[in-house]
Amino acid sequence: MLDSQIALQKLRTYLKENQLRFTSERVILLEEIFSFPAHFDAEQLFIHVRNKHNHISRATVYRSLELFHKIGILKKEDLGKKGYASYEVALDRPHHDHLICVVCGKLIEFVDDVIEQHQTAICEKYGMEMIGHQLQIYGRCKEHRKE
Amino acid sequence: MLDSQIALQKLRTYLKENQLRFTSERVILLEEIFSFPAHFDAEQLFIHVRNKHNHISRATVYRSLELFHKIGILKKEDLGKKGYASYEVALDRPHHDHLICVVCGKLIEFVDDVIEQHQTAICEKYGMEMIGHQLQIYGRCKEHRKE
DNA sequence: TTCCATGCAAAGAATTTGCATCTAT
DNA sequence: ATAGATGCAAATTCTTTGCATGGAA
Repeated sequence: MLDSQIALQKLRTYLKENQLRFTSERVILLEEIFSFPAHFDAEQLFIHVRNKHNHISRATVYRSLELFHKIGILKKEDLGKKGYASYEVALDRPHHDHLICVVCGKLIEFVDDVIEQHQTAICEKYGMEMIGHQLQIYGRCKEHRKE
Repeated sequence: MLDSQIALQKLRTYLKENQLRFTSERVILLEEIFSFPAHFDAEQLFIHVRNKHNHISRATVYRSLELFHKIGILKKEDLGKKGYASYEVALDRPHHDHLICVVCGKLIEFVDDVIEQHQTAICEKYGMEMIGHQLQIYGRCKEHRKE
């Protein structure tokens, strides 16, 4: 099954369970998210969606992103400390962290099992129940390194 | 030598090298930062400094924090996605990462050498020149865990 | 028919900026 | 004397909210 279908299913289930409404705006936004680059922000989504559906407001975009995040369809992140939130689809993608070039903003995703394991161990050590984590490494990429 | 003295020295050197001014406001702010809890934000510093020095403006606080960060006296971080930046002194403290309780906001610092080493290895793998990194683990602390 | 969701504009929160004035060099 | 620095208030940027209206259940 496609991620977008799983997401739609998740949305439908969550809304039903909580007696919330399955609106066309929520469906449109969800569809657009899946026709999108991996990382995006509220404004990008708003601009993109406005092309086809110019009745959808910025407020609904923000409210829906929050909803999708709560349901677990989206991950919310602060990448590059730019003063706004980034989102990415959270489904069926192995957890990964980010390398960020401070010069050009290029994003490289990576996974490291040892780091993951150590995080789990650290939580246990401090009696913490882990919910999630974020690791960002800042640097200069191949094209912009100085040495 | 005390951290605060090292920081002052760093500031003095940087300003001279760049033909910038060594002002009383910058000295006051630097002093107050060292009489502060480890993690703070711009507003907290502003309020604190205003008690004794009520001519210092919010704008100068922001401008100075940016300066101190550029020099390397402060680290700037996004903790807990609260919509504002956190700062902490960057001198003479071993690098550490953060465990953050999503219920009460409690912050636990930790260091893990294996994680550090793997980060370096990952940068090499991708041809990246590492500048810094941030790792935040979100969860529920001992007092707030559910299981 | 009942509430939840939406659009709009206004409000908020954090941060930045324009400009006249001040001050370190 | 000459820029850079400051204070103030206004402007920006990203996000949230109040309220009247619209629409799923």
